Amino acid sequence: MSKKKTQITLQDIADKLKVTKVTVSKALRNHPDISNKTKKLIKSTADKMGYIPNFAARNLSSKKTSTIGVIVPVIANSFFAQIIDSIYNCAFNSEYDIILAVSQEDSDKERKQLETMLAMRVDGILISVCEHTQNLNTFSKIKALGIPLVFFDRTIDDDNFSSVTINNIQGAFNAVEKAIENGYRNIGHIGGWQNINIGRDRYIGYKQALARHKIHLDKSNVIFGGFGEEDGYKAFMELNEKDLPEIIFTVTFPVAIGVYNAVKEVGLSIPHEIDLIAFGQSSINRFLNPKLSYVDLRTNDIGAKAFQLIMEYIREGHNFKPKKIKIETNIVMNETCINKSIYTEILSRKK
Amino acid sequence: MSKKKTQITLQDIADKLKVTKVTVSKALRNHPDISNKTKKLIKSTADKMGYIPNFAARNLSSKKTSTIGVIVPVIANSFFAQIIDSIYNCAFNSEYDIILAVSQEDSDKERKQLETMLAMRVDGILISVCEHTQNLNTFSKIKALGIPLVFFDRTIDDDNFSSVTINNIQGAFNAVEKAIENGYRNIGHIGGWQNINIGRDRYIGYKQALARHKIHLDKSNVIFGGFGEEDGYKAFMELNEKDLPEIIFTVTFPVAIGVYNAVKEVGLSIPHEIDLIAFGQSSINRFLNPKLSYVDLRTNDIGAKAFQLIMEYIREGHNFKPKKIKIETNIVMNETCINKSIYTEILSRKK
DNA sequence: ATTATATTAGTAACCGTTAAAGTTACCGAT
DNA sequence: ATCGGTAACTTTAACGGTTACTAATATAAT
Repeated sequence: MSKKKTQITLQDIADKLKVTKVTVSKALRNHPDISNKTKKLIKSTADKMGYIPNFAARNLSSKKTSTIGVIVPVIANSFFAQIIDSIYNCAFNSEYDIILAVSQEDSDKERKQLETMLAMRVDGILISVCEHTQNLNTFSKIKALGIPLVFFDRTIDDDNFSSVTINNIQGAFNAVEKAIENGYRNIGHIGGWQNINIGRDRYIGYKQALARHKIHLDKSNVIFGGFGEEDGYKAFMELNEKDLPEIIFTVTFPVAIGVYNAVKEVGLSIPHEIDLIAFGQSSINRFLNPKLSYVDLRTNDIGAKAFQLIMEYIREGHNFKPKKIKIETNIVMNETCINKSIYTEILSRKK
Repeated sequence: MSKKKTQITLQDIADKLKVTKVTVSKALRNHPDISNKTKKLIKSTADKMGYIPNFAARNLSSKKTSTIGVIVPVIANSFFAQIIDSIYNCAFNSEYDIILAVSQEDSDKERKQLETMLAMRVDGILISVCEHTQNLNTFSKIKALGIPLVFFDRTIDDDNFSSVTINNIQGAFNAVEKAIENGYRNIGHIGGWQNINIGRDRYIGYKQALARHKIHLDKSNVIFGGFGEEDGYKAFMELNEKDLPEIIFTVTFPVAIGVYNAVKEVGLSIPHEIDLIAFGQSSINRFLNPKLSYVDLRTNDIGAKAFQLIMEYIREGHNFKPKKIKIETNIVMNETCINKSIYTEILSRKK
């Protein structure tokens, strides 16, 4: 005979103690209806009997899940890994569970994952959309259903939604302006798809900085694509077929890494023959030679703010007014994009 | 009046079509009881009405969740990120959902997360335990409950459980033997805690290689600790207070990175003044100078095998016999741990 | 002494779905 | 004309909790 041990239920505990399952349920949840003495008794027997609550039953009957769905486009990427880490921390402290899904920059997967989360009846959703997101419909549906959703980092264009993003325009502006201040005039941009905020806004910042300093925008110096390493690699190779700019401003750090590799491959040297500055950072940077100068994004803040915002949304329900939170950046100068006049000095010092 | 739109249920669809909710349920699940014509009708109206299934209700009633719980100690680590990626892929193809939890090398968190997964009634659990795991009890309970669980990479010592691990002893042996072949005799080891397989087995492999080649094991060259970068940093600093060995074999890649940084900080050079070989790799390695030689772990295989195994376990239930799967490694030689006699040649070639 | 107010526990209904066991009508075979 | 089988639904009961009321008792206030 196989040990057909069905899981212990509230009823089992109730039977043993000659009370009702409601009393047990209340006791285990510290409901004030139950006296401390009874609570203690119930809790200890529940423990002894090896009771494990059934979340499905609880969720069904209470219509709450204490669960937040999180969707990111990639996971083996220190930017998202860090954000996820901070979201997990916040959730842990608030006694929320996280359901994580990785869309792998695939719009269809993303949609399915959203549907799964709806079916799981998560209390709220945090999402950073994939580079070619086409789920506008889905998002409107979610909005219509009144399910709290907050975008982080990558958003869609719609004022009805809440988001936590970096101040992309300003960050890009600052980076490019820095390059200009340091003597560069011929500045290229390997940018992201323009249908998505981070691609578009970083390009806008780039353009604004050029305009402010009355530098002509040479479109042949600009290439748009994805946000990964391969995209950076390809884009550089494409740029390299024509005259290269003096310096390239990349839309993400992975793109910069791709460029870095491509540059090495074609035998050029950074920063003398081609220079580089990136939007975003990575722990890899410590090991690059030269270390890239970059726009620093406070990843922990993004995760924490996004979590905070979704909590607010959940608490306030349909009274919640969409909010757009922007997180400021700052530039970290390392060994690229430095004033050309001091190249030689730096180089000699390194020896 | 607020739009109190309760979610659409099977009953709502049934009412509209003058059938019973069971018919609707069956139709949506492609049950053979229902005619194709009816199925089509039901599916399209369900779609029109914006029906979203309720997994909690489904799980409760069917006693299945089609969900696998995955617990890893860290996430911002390319080894685990890659494994997670491959697990997600497998799950996606098998129409399973993944619940991911990150224990952050914290035994208490790990236990809570296990409990949460039990409460969620996941169909199975994949876990890589944290460095100081003390959840032996919890695991026995899970075993007793008959819930499928498979360890991957990091396991506990117990033959009653299934696991997918690297052949740690062999891998470590090969690495150290390679060092010996290349002329090293004074070989140190920065190892992991010995309560856990990867720490212990890699140390065993190290010892075996020394023994095989009749090299005396100098315990002052061995330090045990955690698996992260900081642990490597600290351990090297400790080793450095005495006479350093010629080469250090590290228990993980992050530990090697920590050593790398520490070595730089104290102004030594790799591989001439101190050499390094690591168990495990990372995409960072491409950017190191010199690039580390290392024991290559096929991370994708680990994820895929672990998923395959848990599926088997779920399918077979209590008939399932615990299995231990070992994945072989191979050594990738880069610019460290090479034959000392050719140092000079390599160095000149690099210029 | 009597009424008001906590305190503690119990009752019954419901959450949305699925599983298992009917029911009905129709068909071909004997 | 009867029987067995099947296709296509329906009926009835869970699944394990929670919620909103209700009831009983004890305590405090008047």
